[in-house]
Amino acid sequence: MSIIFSRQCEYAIQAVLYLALHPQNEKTSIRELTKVLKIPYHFLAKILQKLTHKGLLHSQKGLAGGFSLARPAANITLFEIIEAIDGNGLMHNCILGFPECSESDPCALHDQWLKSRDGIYQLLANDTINHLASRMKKPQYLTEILQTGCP
Amino acid sequence: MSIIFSRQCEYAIQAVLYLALHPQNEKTSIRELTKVLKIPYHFLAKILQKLTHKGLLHSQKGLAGGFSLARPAANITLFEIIEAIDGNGLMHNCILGFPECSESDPCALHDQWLKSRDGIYQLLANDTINHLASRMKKPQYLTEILQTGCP
DNA sequence: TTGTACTCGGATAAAATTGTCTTATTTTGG
DNA sequence: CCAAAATAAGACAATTTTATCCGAGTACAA
Repeated sequence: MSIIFSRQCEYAIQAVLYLALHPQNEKTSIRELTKVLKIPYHFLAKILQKLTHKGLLHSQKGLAGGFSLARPAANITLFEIIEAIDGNGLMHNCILGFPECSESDPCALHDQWLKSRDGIYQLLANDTINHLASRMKKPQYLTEILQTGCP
Repeated sequence: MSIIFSRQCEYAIQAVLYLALHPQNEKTSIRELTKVLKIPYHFLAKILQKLTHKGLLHSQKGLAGGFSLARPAANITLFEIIEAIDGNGLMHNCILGFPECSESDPCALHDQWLKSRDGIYQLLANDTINHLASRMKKPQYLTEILQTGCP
């Protein structure tokens, strides 16, 4: 489990990155995603549903159905995925957990954390999914694709 | 719950900061800490025990017992507290959750995350508890002390 | 010495997160 | 039309995190 995101969120990111490696009109089934990404089937299904409801993915029922990006990958940021799954706590919560921490009543780390947080935000919001996907040199699921020959 | 730390860790930080506001030879009871910081009694007790075992705190049993810093506050960093409670995942885990992510097999965010991570590390490791405590302008528990008059 | 106020540590409960199962519904192709 | 393969969705189980309880030990003071 990473520190910043929930596991759901990690799975969501991995799935979207995988979808971004395919043509937008191509459907990818949950089965394929879970097999390649090693994610529990029904857990991922729920995550994909959530992303669909938030408008990030498009789903198609029935034979030869599956999921695809609802928008071009050049138009989706990591931050959108995170916000869709984990909400916007990362940008709002006090790093020390003081509920009353705010601009007018800051904790001891408030200003410094703001800087680090903005750096993370830039990291997550300024890079689109297609850039990220193209930079994936050889994560596990890419090698898998190369081995089987069939995405 | 903050994003970066577990709740245990937040409580630990708050408690240590509170202790740092008192003379090092002065004992503070769990009861006082939980009352002022609004933390569940037995939960905090366990956290303080953990910090004691890690050598950050000193505990004194018996009547008029309590907890105090094991070292001068000028000698303790936030990062030590976090490491003691949450371990060192923050500095080691892949931000996207890929288990195989490493220098030689990096994920798409690896290098950029390293920069942000180091910024967070500087934030947590370069500032000592006494500096932090002195910067606490008026978090909840400080106003409480001022109101009751008795720390 | 004895009572009291405290920590210690194990057991347990509650809540949140993660993972599993089962049934329905939708779509396509034969 | 019907069977196969896919998503949709609710119920349930396991795990992890958070919180509570209780008996025991310890040190001080009257």
